[in-house]
Amino acid sequence: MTISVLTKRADFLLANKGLRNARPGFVLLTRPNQGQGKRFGITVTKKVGNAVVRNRMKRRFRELLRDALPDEGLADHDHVLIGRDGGITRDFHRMRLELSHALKAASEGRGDRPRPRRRKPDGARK
RNA sequence: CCAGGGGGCCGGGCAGCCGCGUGGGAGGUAACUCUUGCGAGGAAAGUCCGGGCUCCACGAAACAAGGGUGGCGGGUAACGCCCGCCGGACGCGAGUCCAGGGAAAGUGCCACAGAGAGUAUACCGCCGAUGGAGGGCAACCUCACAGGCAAGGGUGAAAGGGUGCGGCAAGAGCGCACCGGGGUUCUGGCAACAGCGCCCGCAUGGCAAACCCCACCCGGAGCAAGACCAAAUAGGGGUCUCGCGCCUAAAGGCAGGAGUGUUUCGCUCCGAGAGGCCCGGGUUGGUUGCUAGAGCGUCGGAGCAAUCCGCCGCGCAGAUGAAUGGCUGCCCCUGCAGCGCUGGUCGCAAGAUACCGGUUGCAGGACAGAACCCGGCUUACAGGCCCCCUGGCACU
RNA sequence: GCGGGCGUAGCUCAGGGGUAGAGCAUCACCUUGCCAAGGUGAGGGUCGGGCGUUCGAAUCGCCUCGCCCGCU
Repeated sequence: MTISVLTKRADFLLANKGLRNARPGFVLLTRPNQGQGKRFGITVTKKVGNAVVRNRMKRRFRELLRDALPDEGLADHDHVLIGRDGGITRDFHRMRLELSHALKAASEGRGDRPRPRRRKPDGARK
């Protein structure tokens, strides 16, 4: 079973509609992908920091996934990690455990409530 | 020792386990595996300048527009960069800073205040010699009417050289001395400029990072440039405008249309179609460009220096959702806390521990990530090292 | 990679060398039995930051920070 990398923006947008498990340091999105195998993607926005910070966070996430996906990853699912503020300072082993728990929760179909669509500030509601 | 100035450099080290990218080698039909080498920075950053490279433009010249630069000389592929020098400002000094051409080419601006702000002006003030009026025998006195003045006061960022003496009714470059300014001969220097002398009483303030003038420089775009391969789709429709020319049997020529900021010459294409607008359809893979280049280092030489020349040696990142990482141990530096600890220090001692040293624990170790490549500039940066110089204090 | 714009009161914006302004909002007073509206008045500003040019800078120049928008 090979593990491939997400590159298309559309894949990331689809993943956002799947299960969502937030942990300190990262957010895990999972979504079945119709038999494309285990795939993963990493998102770290500019809000998190400069290029050094973003690259370092992506490297730590890759290292986490390299260790976790072969055994704990969900077959035929896309996995997307979104970087959060603690992604660099948090202890690596602790994040590894948290990723295991998040993957377990996802495999059992549990997740946080989906994020509400952002709406234009036209103030129609409320 | 204290305070300060200039220049250069480093910016964690070693090891273990698990990984990543890439060049070479070996094996394998292949996927891949094994092995070995290499694998972020001084700013890789901001993108503020200058180039190389590639394509576009048909080449050349001139012009216009726009933009940039601005003491002189040198360096350089080039620069708005660097070096040296000149001038000015600041500092006791080592040194530092300066967009540092032109204000008698023209235009414009100088608010408020003030009498007056660029053709200078006269509010307070000073004078009233001369003329006038009044008084007195007269010398002269009074008035401040004519008139004279710009020293003093006051306003302002700035009041049309400054200080002093003379001069005068009072004054004024009115005269003189010094300082400042302008012009000029000569001397030194490649030059910017400097110096000496002579002349001119001085006539024209500031702003050009206001328009502008002068001199010099600049074609446009950017590796998503560009080239090749593969796949797929299309090689359409509508409408408007201008055209279906002349000589010739033909080739060709002329006229015409289109193309490059403009023009001229020239060139290319079209030539029976050309152009504009609208509608519809399709594409975002791979390879290459891609790292040997104004390259890096030692030594020698030229030069005050920037830099250049020569010999020898080295091979030094190439990712593409984007490699250089994850974890751990020891060492180094800093901070905090603990321990009087075979040290120092204090104390006769018991003992004390602010300080130096030792030891243990914990925490922290900057700014920041190549993306075609170089030369600069600018900005960010914990901590540390080296060299030279200045001022002061102490000692010899 | 290339190019453009913005930053001024709590908010939306004027002002382009000579005292920082308007509207809305806030506060006080008047009006009303009370509220709204209206009227009168007041407070509120490192003009994103730094350096320079100038007598004088929100305005001109350079550097810098943040945000936004195009093109490829």
